[in-house]
Amino acid sequence: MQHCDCLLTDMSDSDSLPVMMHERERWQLILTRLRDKGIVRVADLVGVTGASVATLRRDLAKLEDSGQLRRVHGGAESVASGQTPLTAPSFDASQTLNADLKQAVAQGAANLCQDGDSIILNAGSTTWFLAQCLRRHRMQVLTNSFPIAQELIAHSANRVVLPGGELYREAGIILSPFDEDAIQHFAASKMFMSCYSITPLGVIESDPLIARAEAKLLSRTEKLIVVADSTKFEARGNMVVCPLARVTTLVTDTGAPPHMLDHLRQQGVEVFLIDPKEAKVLTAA
Amino acid sequence: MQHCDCLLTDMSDSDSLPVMMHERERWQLILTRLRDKGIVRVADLVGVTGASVATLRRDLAKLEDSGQLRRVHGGAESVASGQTPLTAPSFDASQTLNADLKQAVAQGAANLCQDGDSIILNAGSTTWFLAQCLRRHRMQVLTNSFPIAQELIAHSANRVVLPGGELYREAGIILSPFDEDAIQHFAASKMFMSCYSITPLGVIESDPLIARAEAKLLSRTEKLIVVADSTKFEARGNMVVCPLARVTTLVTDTGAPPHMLDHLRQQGVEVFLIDPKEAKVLTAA
DNA sequence: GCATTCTTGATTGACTGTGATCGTTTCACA
DNA sequence: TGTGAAACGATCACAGTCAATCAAGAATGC
Repeated sequence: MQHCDCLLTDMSDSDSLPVMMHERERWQLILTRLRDKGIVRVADLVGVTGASVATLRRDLAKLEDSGQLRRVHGGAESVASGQTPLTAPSFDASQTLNADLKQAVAQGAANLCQDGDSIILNAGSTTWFLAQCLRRHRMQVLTNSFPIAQELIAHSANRVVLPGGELYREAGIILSPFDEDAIQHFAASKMFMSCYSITPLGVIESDPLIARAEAKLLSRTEKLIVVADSTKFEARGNMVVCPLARVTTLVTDTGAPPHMLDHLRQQGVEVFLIDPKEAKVLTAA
Repeated sequence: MQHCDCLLTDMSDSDSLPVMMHERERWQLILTRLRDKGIVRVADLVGVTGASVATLRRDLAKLEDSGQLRRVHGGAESVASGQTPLTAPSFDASQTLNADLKQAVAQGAANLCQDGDSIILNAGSTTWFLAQCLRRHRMQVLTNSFPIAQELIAHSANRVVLPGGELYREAGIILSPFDEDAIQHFAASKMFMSCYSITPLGVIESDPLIARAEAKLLSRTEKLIVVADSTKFEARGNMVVCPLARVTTLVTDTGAPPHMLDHLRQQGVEVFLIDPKEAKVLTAA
C-alpha cells in the first residue's frame, strides 16, 4: 500500500496532471473567473475544475459565507456588481486586453521618465504596465492605483504617495468624494494618464467618480502625458476628464488612426508613435 | 518502507542530495514553492523533500507560528496569496516575534467586532493578525497599513478606507505630515491599536511620525481598544500616543504583569485576558 | 562515556473534504 | 397558471488529512 502511495505522489509531481485540485486552488480559480466575467455557472466550473457539483456548491457556499461572492440560481456573481457603483472594467480583465500593445506603449512612455522626477500615475492597465517598466528608476510617484503601488513598493526603489479614500476592490482604485487630501501638497513634473477612450471632445472615462479623481490628480501638474494604445480611439464612455488641448503629449502605437493624430497635433499635442514589433524604438512624429 | 523512501528521493529529485534534508533547507524550499505557486500540498512536499508527512506537518506548524504561511486542509497557502507579496523586512521581523501570543490576542479582539461596524486599525503586527481574523466580517475598516489593506481586500468582504500620504516601504505604513485628509470624514465606532509598549505614562510608540499618525487616527473615534501581548509591558520607546485614561479596553494575554493590569483598571480600562493555550476563550477580568 | 535534548518517523483515533443519492424548490416556457 | 427540467440542500459512506503519542536515531553538553 505504502509503495503504491509513494509511487503515486512521486509521479504526479508535475502539476500538469488533473489529479485533483486543491480546495484553495478551486477557490482561487472561481474568484478569478468571477473577476473576469462577473458571473460563473456551477456547470462550467465542473468542467474547469473536474470537481463534482456537490463540491462546487459547497465551495460557493463557503465563499459566499466569507463575503467574496454572491450566489445566484445556477452559479454565483461578483459581489462588486451590486455593491460597487464603479462601471470600470475589473483590473484583471482589462490587464489582459491588448496586453502587447499596452506594454509597447508603456515602454515608450517609460523612456520619458528620469531619476528624480515627481510623476503621477492614474489607475489603469497601461499605467500598470508603465509601472513595471520603472523598476530601475528612482522617482517620486503619486498614484491612486493600489496594484501600481504594490508593484512599485515591491519591485522598485521609487517613493510612493497615495491619495486618501476608499479602496475599490475590483478596479483597485482609491477614490474619495472629498477635496481635502494629502495630494494637494504634491507637485509633479508630469502625469501619465491612461483612459477609457480618446475622442475629439477630449480624454474620456466611463465612470464619473473616476473622471473626477483623475481631474483632481491632473490639477497637481502642468504636463499631461496620455498613454493609450491604438484601440482607444473610438468613441466610448461619456465622462470628459479634460479637453485635448490640455494634453501635452500622447504616447500611442502605430495603429492609431491618422486623422485623430492630425487632429491632436493641431491642438498642440506632441505625438509619440511606438512600433509594437520593435517595441523599444521611439519615434517622434 | 525504507526501500520506497530511498527510491523516491533518488528518482524524484534532480537538484538535490539523496541524504536527509536539513530542517532549514526544507523550510526554505517550502517557502520558495509557496511564493511560486501560492499553495503547497503536504503530499507534494513529501515527494520533493523526502521527509515524512509528520515532519512536514511539524514544519508547516512552525512556519505558521512564525506567521510565514497559513495552513489549510491538505497543505498551506501563502499569507498574501493571489497578491504580490509585500516583502517588508522590518514588518516581517516584528510579525514573527511572539507570533502565537499576538495571534491569540488578535483572535480575542476580533470577537469584539460585529458586522456593520466602522473600525480603525493602525499599522502593526498584532493588528495585522487581527485583520486575518476578520475574513468573515463585513465592516468598514480605516487603516494606515498597506499590508492590512492588502489582506482585507484580497480575503474579505470588508470595505477599506486609506488615509493619504507617503507609503513607507519597510514598515508598510502610510504617513502624511499634513492634516487635511480624507480620514477627517471617517467616523469609527472603535479603534484597535497596537503599539510599541505600554507604560504608566500611556501608550508608547518609538517613532514620532508614527505616534502622530496614530493620534490622528485616534481622533476619529471615542472607543480605543489596545491590543498588546504580554511582552509589551516594559518601558521602551519614548513617544506617548495617548495617556492610559484614554484607553477604553485592553486585550492582552495571561502573561501580562498583574500590577500593570491593576493600574490600568484603576484608570478605568476594561481588561480582557486571553489564554494563549486555549486561544478562543475570552475572559473578562 | 553517559545522559539529555532535538529531530524524525510510524501509529492511532478523530476529523474534514468529497462524491453520489435523495426529495424538494426554483426557474423557464408554454 | 401549469408543467418539465434544472438546480438546490440534506444526508450518507468513503478516502484523505489531522493532531497526539510513542519510539528510534543524531547532536549536544557534562
